[in-house]
Amino acid sequence: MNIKTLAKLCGVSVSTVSRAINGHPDVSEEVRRKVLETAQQVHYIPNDAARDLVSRPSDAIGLVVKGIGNFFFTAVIRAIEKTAEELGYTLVLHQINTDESELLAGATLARSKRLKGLVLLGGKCDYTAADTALLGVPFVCCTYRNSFGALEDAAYSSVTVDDTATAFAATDYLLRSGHKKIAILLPDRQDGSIGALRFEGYKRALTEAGLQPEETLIAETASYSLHGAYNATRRLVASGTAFTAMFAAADTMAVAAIRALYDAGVRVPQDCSVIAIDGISVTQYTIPALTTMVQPAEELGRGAVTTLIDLIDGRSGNRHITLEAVLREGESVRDVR
Amino acid sequence: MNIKTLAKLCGVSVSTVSRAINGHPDVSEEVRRKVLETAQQVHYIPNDAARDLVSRPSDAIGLVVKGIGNFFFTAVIRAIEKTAEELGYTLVLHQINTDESELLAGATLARSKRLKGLVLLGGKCDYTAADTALLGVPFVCCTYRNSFGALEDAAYSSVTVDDTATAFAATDYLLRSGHKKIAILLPDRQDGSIGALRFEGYKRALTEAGLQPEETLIAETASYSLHGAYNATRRLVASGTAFTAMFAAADTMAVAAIRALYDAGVRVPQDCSVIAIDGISVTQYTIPALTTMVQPAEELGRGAVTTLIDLIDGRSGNRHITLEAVLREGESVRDVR
DNA sequence: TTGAAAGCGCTAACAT
DNA sequence: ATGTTAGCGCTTTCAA
Repeated sequence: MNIKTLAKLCGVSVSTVSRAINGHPDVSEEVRRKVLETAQQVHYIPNDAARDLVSRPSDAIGLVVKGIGNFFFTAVIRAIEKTAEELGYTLVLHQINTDESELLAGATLARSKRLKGLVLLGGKCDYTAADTALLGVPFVCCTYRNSFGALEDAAYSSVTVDDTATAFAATDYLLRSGHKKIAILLPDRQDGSIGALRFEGYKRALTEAGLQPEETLIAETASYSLHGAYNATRRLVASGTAFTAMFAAADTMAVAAIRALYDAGVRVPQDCSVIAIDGISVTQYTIPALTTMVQPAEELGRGAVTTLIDLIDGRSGNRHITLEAVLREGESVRDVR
Repeated sequence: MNIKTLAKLCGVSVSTVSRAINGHPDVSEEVRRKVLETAQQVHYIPNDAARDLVSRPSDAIGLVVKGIGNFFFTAVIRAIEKTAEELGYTLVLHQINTDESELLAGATLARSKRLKGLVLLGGKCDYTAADTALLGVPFVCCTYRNSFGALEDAAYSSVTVDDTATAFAATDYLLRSGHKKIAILLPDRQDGSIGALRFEGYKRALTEAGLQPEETLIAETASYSLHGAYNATRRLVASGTAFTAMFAAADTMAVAAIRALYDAGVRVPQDCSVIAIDGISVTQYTIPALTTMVQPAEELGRGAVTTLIDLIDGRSGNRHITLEAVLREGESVRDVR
């Protein structure tokens, strides 16, 4: 069923049908009712492809999410959707795997959907100017910054927390609680991405406290999986290396780590303290409740969208918003001073 | 940048460019290289809308996910994506809120993306034949069945676990562990959906055991939120109604409930046992590990896609696959016999 | 091997 | 208030 057939069925022209369907004012009430009714009856649904092809870019922005299954992102996504809607924009969501290119996916999405701009949620930190030229529309990096690439600050926008500073704060909190042997649990210390930044913060905190980062206290898991975090923690304990605290790169990893410690007879927080970064909702309800650096998911999402729309409307140039992660004290860290 | 401009740039016709881009055989090697090279340079990306408009439906199937933030779904989605890819289909993912119509969203998606079929993940159980006619393509309901609608079995396909039977099994497990005062925690016992089915299973198990379902042991939360589950459980405990076990409609609700019990001084499983349905990965790692009826996420996803593709290829008619949820014994249920 | 041209379904001038 | 028509960017006959 297409607009032509529907027009014939109603005994009017295609433009009249188009007007009626799209709620334009210059259609008689009688005709409008008739068209709408018939459309309903014959299950007429406008073909978006044809619509997109002819009409001006709509007020639609795209969201490319890299890494399905990242629990932290769901809260950010919700905020992005909400803000976009409040500001009169439609959000087109697209998920990609961690091995796909968010730039290519974004460029394709922007073209095919005629988007006005893009929010990139989670991605690599190593773009070049040539890479981003691909996009063709304004874009905002959400939760990451181009720390390892050749891109100048003026050439893109971002909304993030300072990952290094947050990791520093987490580690520092453990140090100030009297811990000296602090293990770190993360996917990969040199992933050229967020993991690397958080590792840097951990290292710096130790160094500033006059401690040496120890190779044996670094547990890498290759991924953000629960399984990997559990096993890495078990191995760490089994290795016999002594530690009284652990910093996990993500809340979910911390949950698995706590369980691994528990299974190895190490009580949290009595025998070992655990801190993480993210602040997903479920870790408020676990036992023990997780002490973690809460990333402002709501603000990250809102900031990304408002920045993008300012960019689209030419109200401002590229900007970088840095937000603070705040400590949420749970029950997983013990003061040993 | 469009195909016309690119053609001009290369000094060939648009059709030649089209052939080169799409890998058709009848293009000289020289021209093909030139076109591909230029396309790269000028960041040419074909407009999908135009492409979709003119070409036959591609080998793409759509996935409409109702209820973002349902942790259980992420595992199913992964399986769906994987299976679709294995079988040579592209997956278009679309998320909608719980208050939106998956039928309308699916119909729109199918049209605009020229999809060959749809998987509906999570949805209402009360369609009519007129509703589904809207879709216009084969579809498979995943994780739910049309239990409350007027749709005949022959008119649609589904891949599910039997929710009533699973809830029955969960409740029965508590009964066989010697519990008599069993509370139930769920969003809404008459949501005309999965909640209602699970409530039915709970009720039936009690009745068959010669027990009367008690109004005061039914805690409704209106949503699947952690917060709601926590508060409802606190209220239940505060009401003074005695119970030694609780059946939660979802893993995440159980996590919040266990925390609520803990905060009220009720230990799990010593003072109160908890069982749930879902079997999401994280609840294997919580303390106590959750005893729950694990839904076969992988199989649900795989079954939905294979059924859909059989339908598309005309290899079979509508069918209904019922899978078994299996008990995963954790540490949250105590035998009191 | 290449080019010209006919649409795909729709919207938005421009006429009437 | 309604109809006519020119494209939107692309693929695909059909001719050359």
